[in-house]
Amino acid sequence: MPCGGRHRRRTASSHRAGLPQPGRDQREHFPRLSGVTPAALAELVRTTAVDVLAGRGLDTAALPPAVTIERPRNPEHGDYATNVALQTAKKIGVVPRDLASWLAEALAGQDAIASAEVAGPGFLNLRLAADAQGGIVLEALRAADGYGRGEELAGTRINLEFVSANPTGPIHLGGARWAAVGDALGRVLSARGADVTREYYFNDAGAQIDRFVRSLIAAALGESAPEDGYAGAYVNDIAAEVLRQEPSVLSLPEQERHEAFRRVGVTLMFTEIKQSLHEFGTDFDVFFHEDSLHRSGAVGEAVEALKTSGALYFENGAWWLRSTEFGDDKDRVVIKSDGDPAYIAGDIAYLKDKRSRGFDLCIYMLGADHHGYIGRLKAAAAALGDDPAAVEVLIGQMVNLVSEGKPVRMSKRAGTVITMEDLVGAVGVDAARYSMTRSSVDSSLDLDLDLLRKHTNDNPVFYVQYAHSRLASLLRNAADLGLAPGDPAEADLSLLAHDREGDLIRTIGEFPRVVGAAAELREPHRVARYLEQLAGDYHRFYEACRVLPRGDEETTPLHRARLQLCAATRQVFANGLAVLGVSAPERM
RNA sequence: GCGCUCAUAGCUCAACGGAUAGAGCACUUGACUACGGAUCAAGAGGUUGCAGGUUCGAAUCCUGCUGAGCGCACCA
Repeated sequence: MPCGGRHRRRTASSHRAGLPQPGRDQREHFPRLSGVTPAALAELVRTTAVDVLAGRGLDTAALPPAVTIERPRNPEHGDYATNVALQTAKKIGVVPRDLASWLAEALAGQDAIASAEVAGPGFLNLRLAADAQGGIVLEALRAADGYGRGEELAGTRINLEFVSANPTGPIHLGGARWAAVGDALGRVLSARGADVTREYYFNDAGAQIDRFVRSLIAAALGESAPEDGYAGAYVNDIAAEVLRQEPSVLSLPEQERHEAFRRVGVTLMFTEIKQSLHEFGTDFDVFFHEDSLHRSGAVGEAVEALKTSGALYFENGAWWLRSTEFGDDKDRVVIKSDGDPAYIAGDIAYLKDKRSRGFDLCIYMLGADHHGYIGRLKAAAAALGDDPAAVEVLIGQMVNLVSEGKPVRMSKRAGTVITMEDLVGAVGVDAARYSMTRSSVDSSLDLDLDLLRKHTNDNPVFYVQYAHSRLASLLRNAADLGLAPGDPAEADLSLLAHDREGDLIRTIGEFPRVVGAAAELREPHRVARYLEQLAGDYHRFYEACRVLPRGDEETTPLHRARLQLCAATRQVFANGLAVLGVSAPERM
């Protein structure tokens, strides 16, 4: 993202809260099993490194504040790896491999660490003791719906504005992408503690609404759409509905007729947009009408304030914002020479309104065709005497349609616009949302129209959902056998020592970090990719490890432990899919 | 011309400066008389657009180039 979207925002509370730690009660019950989540392992490595450096009289300040623990791609490199020695060695003037070997020696003495080896230029590869990894399963089951939640953003009030499509037509494909991604981003930010308000801005003031209303009237009169107007079946439908509600509307004087079509027609459009978004699983806390800013005088007040502060100057009959002084590439007209406010006037008043409502951060999700707004919105903030950093603009690239290998050009006039409802009708809400949330918004997205028409399951969402429903089925079967997972504290999770079990457990352990990264980087697609990884790990585990006792086989502690692992896995699927706004089916 | 974004397997896309660049789809070959085969195993498929630079290490950061999308209003 441009504009600082990747920059981590720290709040006072983020230092205080830190990463979630296992509860004390749990630690007392399970001294061996507490703490070997990735976060705890990172802390263990860090404290060990502090001891090692201090013991050798070296500067412990050279260590990074948070040690990076990652899962190596290559399983031969252990369960986890850290590059802390590589990062630190140069600063304190030692050879990376030497530092790594000192750390390895110290860590190898820890109960939870099965092995610690130096590799390559100074990586430290760690293997956990099998009984230590069980703590991850326990943590996921203990936290349940809360597994994956965090507190880094606690105390931060975020206004998340997305979609905000013009109320002159149905939501199109691009809008659907922002609806899916914005909604998921809102859920991700909430999961990490932020107080999020989802907001939709209706641009219901200005010339485009007039064009829309004239188009409705033309349709009602059976005339063709105005040159600069809107065409399409929905215009006829809305015009017809206006006539149904107000049969005498066409006989009104022109002014009143226009106002009646505006009042009824625009409301109908609002209703339709809200309804289709709701059916798409995206609901907003606030639908904000630009018109209200003009009627309340908020726009006038904001403009007067800017005149007073000198942020505006008068030239050629218009009032200009000195936006170049705030990083924009040119000055912008705020009040046109005909006396009407320009579009940006509403933006300025709207931002002021948001901030007066107490939001610490205002996130805007905009399409690539609006990227020129970044400088403008930041300039607006600066001109208001506000902190431009409180404005964060996320730019998402466009959605293209491809058919028979060729791009499909969408045209309002040709009636080839694909709407969000068309997409949902073709593939359903889950597949539509998932296909749009699984990739980065930095890249334009090509959707294959032929595949959509065929209703094919060519979508990884089914791979993920199938894993969840398979787990749900397995847990049902267990219940039929009188085998409830029961209290995980009573299971011997140290029995989960199979390679496939270890892989699955460690992936479960990644979930909180993935959600955290998705929130910090404003990249909810990380959650979708994670779920695909988890599904793969689960299916491979399932193939290799029998969970339920067969026939008259006796139920063993291993069966019980695996059942706990399955319960934990199901929980993570449910939590992850919930973040994406995709259903977690019990059956498929 | 200036700016933003992108360029990775046949296709759609991942990979927060880390080790041998990964998934899904498509393709080849295998695996179902007990937990869901919408699954799994194996194989094939790559000069990460090109050229330099930064460093222990670059798909990732910097510069230039090529190509694509989108912007560059007293429209909204």
